[in-house]
Amino acid sequence: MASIHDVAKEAGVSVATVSKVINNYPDVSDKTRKKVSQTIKDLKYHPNVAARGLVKGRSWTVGVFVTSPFTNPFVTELLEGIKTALQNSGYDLVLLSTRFDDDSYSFVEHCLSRNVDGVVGFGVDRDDPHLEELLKSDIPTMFVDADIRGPRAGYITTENKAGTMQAVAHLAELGHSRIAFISGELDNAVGALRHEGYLEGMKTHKLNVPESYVKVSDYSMEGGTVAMNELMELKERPTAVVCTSDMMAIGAISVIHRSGLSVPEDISVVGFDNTYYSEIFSPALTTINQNIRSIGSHAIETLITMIENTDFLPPVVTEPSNLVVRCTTAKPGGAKS
Amino acid sequence: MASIHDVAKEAGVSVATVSKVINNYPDVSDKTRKKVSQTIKDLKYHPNVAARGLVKGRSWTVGVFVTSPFTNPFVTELLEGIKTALQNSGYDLVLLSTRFDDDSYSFVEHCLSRNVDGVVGFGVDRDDPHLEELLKSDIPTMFVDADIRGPRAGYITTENKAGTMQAVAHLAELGHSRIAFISGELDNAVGALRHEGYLEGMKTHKLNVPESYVKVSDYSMEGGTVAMNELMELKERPTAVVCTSDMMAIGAISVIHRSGLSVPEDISVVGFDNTYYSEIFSPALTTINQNIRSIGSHAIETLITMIENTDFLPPVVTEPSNLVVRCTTAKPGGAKS
DNA sequence: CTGAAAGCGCTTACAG
DNA sequence: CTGAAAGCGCTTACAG
Repeated sequence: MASIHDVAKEAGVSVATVSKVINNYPDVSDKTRKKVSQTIKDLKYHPNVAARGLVKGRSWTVGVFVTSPFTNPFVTELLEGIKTALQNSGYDLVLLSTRFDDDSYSFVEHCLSRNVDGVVGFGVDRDDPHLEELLKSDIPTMFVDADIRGPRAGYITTENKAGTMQAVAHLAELGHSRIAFISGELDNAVGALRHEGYLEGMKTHKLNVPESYVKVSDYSMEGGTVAMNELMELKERPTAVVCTSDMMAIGAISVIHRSGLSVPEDISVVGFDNTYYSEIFSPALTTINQNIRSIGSHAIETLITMIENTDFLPPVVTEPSNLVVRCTTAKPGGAKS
Repeated sequence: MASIHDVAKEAGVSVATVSKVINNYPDVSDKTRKKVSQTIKDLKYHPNVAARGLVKGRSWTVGVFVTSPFTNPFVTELLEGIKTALQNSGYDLVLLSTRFDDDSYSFVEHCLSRNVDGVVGFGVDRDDPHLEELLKSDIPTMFVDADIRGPRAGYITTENKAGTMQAVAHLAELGHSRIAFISGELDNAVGALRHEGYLEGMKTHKLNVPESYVKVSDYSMEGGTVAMNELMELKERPTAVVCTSDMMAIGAISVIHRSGLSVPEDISVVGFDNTYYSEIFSPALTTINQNIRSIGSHAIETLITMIENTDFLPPVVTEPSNLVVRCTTAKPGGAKS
């Protein structure tokens, strides 16, 4: 490929001048600028990003820190949002090939040797061994759905509490009183806030919450399966369940079906996320919508602002949520009505 | 971050020597090697990849060329396989932020300016405007599920014909004779081979193929919906349908359900891909399994071989396929039996 | 407005 | 076995 020297020679100027027109510096005469621009086109010259990065100390690259698999639909849609925001930003996404099984592996050092300008993290555990090091480094970072902050790290999340309250309200208004809650871990912001939303919703509607109605599990389909199995054992079985992910809801529904009952006739189920699959799953899921793509886009936009303004304080961004009613919720005993 | 100069000074050697131990050159005394290695650890030194890449003319980076959205489960699982293969390879994946809407955008030039060592492409159309340029460049490329070849480009795919024949055989053995085929475009290898498999399977079982039984559509859920709607109009409605993607199958099933019929009681449906969702969809899909993750891994492994051996001819790799029978196929009229 | 020169952090002949 | 020097393709004070 043509280098800046080739362009300089061809255009009859110095490499410094070529560099100036590439970078849109004002102190270049119109005539020179035109000639150089033309030569750049003729030679199909494109600056070598590595060389530029070497002197500027950056890479126009955003690294991703992810532990959950891509088959997770939340992750998938997030990536779509991220991709969109990156589109005309000048930044590319690099998927650091992490060897999390290797003890001596350091995610931060990987970022440093790749000169990554910023990191977007999701599916990150509070106690991830790489987290502390990342927060201590001064690599700008935006986390999604995790309330992790640092001098250079902010996060973006959804109105978790309000969304969950809406789901409870919806069920209560349908006439349910035995409403259970299948949740991910409670010891982080997302889990805690959804739990709060559930409790407050129940309280608002003066509904009783037996201890056995709150099941903590993980966000996968298997998590929903395990939790729902326990709920089915109860003598006072719930007539409705609020889950904190769509996958959990799908798992719960499969348990209900397997035991010969129907959704929503016998038990109503609400999911969380409104992923693509909540719509194509049969029956289509009633679920709490988060704007996943827009969360992904905002994460990137915010990150880029942080990268380009050292003094921009890492923000906490909250996106709205709302309930989407589809086919998995109905009045209690709907089958017979 | 510490540079090679810091290490050299601290260890009391030249940068050339440090470079030699980093790169495991043999001509370094044991004593020196030890001291330098220790200093590297002490200083937490990690080579700057951009600088190294600048002199070596490469980046230890693989670019991805993808036009289909990540929400496509085939793409998603492929990425998982790719991620796994990349794990200890020393290469990172870079998602080039493509601006395919911008006419002056050139994917190849983007690759060149990022110094990408190779490209893995999927969801690529034969007539993609960027394709010709990519094939002409000498960037090593592996395509997935597209029979695109070039001097430096090979591809990997599945036993498309054999897999489809198995599906037809399964249905024929169940007693079906009116078997329709919902396919993606026929003018590429994947589509053509599956079509051949269908025709040959039908012939083997001496089954008739009315022209109206072959519906060409696109691989999405919508594609399946449109095609199935047309099949439902037929006076001689098929009792079984082979689809060339799971998403198409899911779309077809939703149409069948909406018209008040049941799967598999009234109409049997077979998918293709055996994606994660074929299992959690209800009813669970009978589908032709392709080893998507292993396809992703092999694509990367092959690509790396191509990158590191200039004379390694771009291969064509074919992975096995097999039918996975689940709940969407049964004897014709199964409902009444 | 233009260009010579130093430098970013590496690798690689080459000389010793 | 070791190191001085040139060079990869850029940018940036700085001098003119």
